[in-house]
Amino acid sequence: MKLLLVDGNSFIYKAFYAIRGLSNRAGLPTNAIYGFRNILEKCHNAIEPDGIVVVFDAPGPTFRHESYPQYKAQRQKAPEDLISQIPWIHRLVEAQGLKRLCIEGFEADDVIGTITCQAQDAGYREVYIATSDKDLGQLLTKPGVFLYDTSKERILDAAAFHDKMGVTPAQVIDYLALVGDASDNIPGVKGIGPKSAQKLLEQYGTLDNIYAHVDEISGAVGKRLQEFRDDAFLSRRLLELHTSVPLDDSDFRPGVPNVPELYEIYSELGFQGLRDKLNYQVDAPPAAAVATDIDVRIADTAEAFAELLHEAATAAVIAIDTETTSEHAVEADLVGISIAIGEQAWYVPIDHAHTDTHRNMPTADVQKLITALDRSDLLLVGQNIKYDLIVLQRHDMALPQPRLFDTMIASYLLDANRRSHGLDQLAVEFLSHEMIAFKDVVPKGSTFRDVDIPTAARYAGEDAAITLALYNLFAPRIEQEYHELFHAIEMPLVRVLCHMEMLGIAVDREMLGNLHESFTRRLHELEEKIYELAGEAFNINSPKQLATLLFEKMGIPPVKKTKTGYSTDVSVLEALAPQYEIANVLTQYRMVSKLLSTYVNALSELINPWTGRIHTSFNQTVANTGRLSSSDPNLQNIPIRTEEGREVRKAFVPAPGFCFVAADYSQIELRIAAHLSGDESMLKSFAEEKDIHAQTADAIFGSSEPNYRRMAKAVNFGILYGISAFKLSRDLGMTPKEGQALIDSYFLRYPGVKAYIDHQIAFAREHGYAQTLYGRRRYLPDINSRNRNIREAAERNAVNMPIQGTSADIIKIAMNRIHQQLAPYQARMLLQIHDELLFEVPFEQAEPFSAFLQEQMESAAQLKVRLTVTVSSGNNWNDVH
DNA sequence: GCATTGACGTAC
DNA sequence: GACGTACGTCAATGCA
Repeated sequence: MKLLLVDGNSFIYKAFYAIRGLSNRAGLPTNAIYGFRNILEKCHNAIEPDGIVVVFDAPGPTFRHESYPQYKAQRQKAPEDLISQIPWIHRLVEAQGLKRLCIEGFEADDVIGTITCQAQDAGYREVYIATSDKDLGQLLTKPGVFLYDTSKERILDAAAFHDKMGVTPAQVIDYLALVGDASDNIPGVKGIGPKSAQKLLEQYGTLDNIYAHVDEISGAVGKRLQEFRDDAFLSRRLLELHTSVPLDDSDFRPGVPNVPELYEIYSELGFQGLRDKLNYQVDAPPAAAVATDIDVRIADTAEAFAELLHEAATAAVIAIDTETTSEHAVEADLVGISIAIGEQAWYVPIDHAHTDTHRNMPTADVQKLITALDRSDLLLVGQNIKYDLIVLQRHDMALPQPRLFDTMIASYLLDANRRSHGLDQLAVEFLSHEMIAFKDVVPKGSTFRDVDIPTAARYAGEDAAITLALYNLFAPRIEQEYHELFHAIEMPLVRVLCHMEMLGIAVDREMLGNLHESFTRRLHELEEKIYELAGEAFNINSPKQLATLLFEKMGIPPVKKTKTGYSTDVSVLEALAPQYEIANVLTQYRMVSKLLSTYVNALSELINPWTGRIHTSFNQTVANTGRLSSSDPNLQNIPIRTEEGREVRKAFVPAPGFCFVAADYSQIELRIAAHLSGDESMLKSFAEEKDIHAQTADAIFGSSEPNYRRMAKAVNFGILYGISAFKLSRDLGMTPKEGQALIDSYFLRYPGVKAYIDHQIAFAREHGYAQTLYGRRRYLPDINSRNRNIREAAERNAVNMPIQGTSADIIKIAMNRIHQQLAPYQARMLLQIHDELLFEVPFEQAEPFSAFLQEQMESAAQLKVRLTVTVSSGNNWNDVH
């Protein structure tokens, strides 16, 4: 087994200076990326390793800076043209399926040294180090270690190295301690160059021995040695590798190249030749993906089950998947459980309809299995594990103990942009494995219960096995870059969301029934009126028919176009309203129709027959910024702005004996903007706890009277979203020129905000992503797009995502902390609506709980401005606002 | 017949 | 085209 360690940093520099004048059409320099890729390929082809790691320096200080503050001080900062290429190089390495290491506090050399020392234990007989720096020569003292010299394309062992350098590998550090290294600011002994150093080491062997005999050394050399003794020893200390860098990963086998990603990278960089060589059709699945059978044991005999129990009780990492009768966890019946441990997958049949060849395991046995899994020293892995936890808990098989690892959420953190984090897609992309299709196993009209047990085992076992394989792939990256976010925020939140979804929220059926009636009646009235004004009947719900009527039959001049015809949206109807009565009626019709179909009717149908409550599903991996989303039904967009809409809200009620307590962060996104930008005026406004929009109005208009406040509010929101003069002016009914003037005066009064926006865009351009205060990232591949619209959209994301995402991070932290401390209260968390939490609490606890809630939410993050939370209680969801 | 797309509107 | 993030409904269109 051969292991190849690539010293990424040395090659980035080498490539950058070796090739000149390469850039893509957007003007991004690409010379280092191109050169680096070639070097990487060259090493790989020359060595043909079984494992490969590409190691980079981590940004920020290292332990060397502590012992020697001037360390690398004189080294010039890397040129801007090089820095902008680094994120692309990292992305390219990952897309190639190679392990990329970058350990905070250590340099690439230390990491390479550490892995070299551990390689033999990991089963590698030969270690090849590809580098253009000579200090790694010191590692050649170990047997089975070689250097690869890319420029000469040859492998150096200790003897060859000695020939080339004139010193043995064991002497490299001492040699460099004498000679020094200007680029790393290793001082060395001034006045001693390579020749003297070689001669001294040949004669005395080591630096220590040289100094032991320093009195014997005559002339200038001796004098210099005496004079710079401290520098020599300090230099050596700096050169010594730290060979116990903490690494939590020893699997260096390369994965499969991510061809679509490579295609995208090469396209973006303008590497036409490389792209064409990929032989990849856009949107076609990679040809490499194959369906391979996974060995699954059916645990329905006493022996097999006993063995499974033993494994389940002792393994450290286990993947689990449940098979059920419904995709909705709150109403699904458990049919079977699959488990993957190490290389083995298991299937436990529980409630299959056909048992001719195998048997269903009795509940008591399944309980034993769950008990074996319910221990705090287990890492329980699952794909969308919230689903499995809910199903199991509903079958009296709660698993409160294990630490969790959700591969779907891991995929989301690693790249939120991914179109799907579904197991099928991840298997194809990361493992080149084509999964058995659910619809092939469960034909339409049947459920998993009807599937025969051997087929079920193949399907379910594959799910668990692939999930475990994805865990093996994702875990190192998660631990390295998203440890806190994953383990301190997202995984604990899974358990909170389980509780919320299982509990659901009550609605007043009767009230919904009444609303249905009154809205339906009103809709008919409006419909009649529209037909009358139109002079004919037509389908008002069809924008197409409506446009034909308004702009052709009635001859009303069109206001705005969509890509398929004339627009009839609310802004158009609003513009027509003063002149045409029908526009007014249509607006009302649209509102009532929306309330009826999307809310009143849909909500009634989603009341769970068993609990009598509505159980939404909170999705943790949909929103690109880190927000949650809610579906089936979406309870995050229940109306609040119009009177009629609030009627729907009133239908949400607490359980008998309980009241609602709601808490919402006031202006959290603007506060975060103030924190992130550090703008003094904005910070001051919040410090004074005054109306922020009025303050802004005062700042840019010199007055905070209502109309100015309204415009200031629009500007404040515009800032959060990446404003454009055009849209702002249209919203405020002014000319684009006036809109621009408004933005200009805003930035004049809030220069810190302007600087922040510019910085966010520059950061994204440089790193290829935007990030929140807690390190959540969103990659922005379009940030350098040549298409201005696409590029500007990415720039707005670069500004907005850190703000919206930090807000999402903070409320998630608050949810976790509150959940953990709920025990003294009988309060239940029901909903999260981005900056608001809704609870139901026994009446008598409303007050103490409200105080607790406010304190917890306000202290969830310590920013440069206070977070303030408004709490209120009431007997329906409308009452709490 | 079922799936996808577009227009629209609700929330934060 | 033209300010961010979602989800759901309906009609029209696309595909078998």
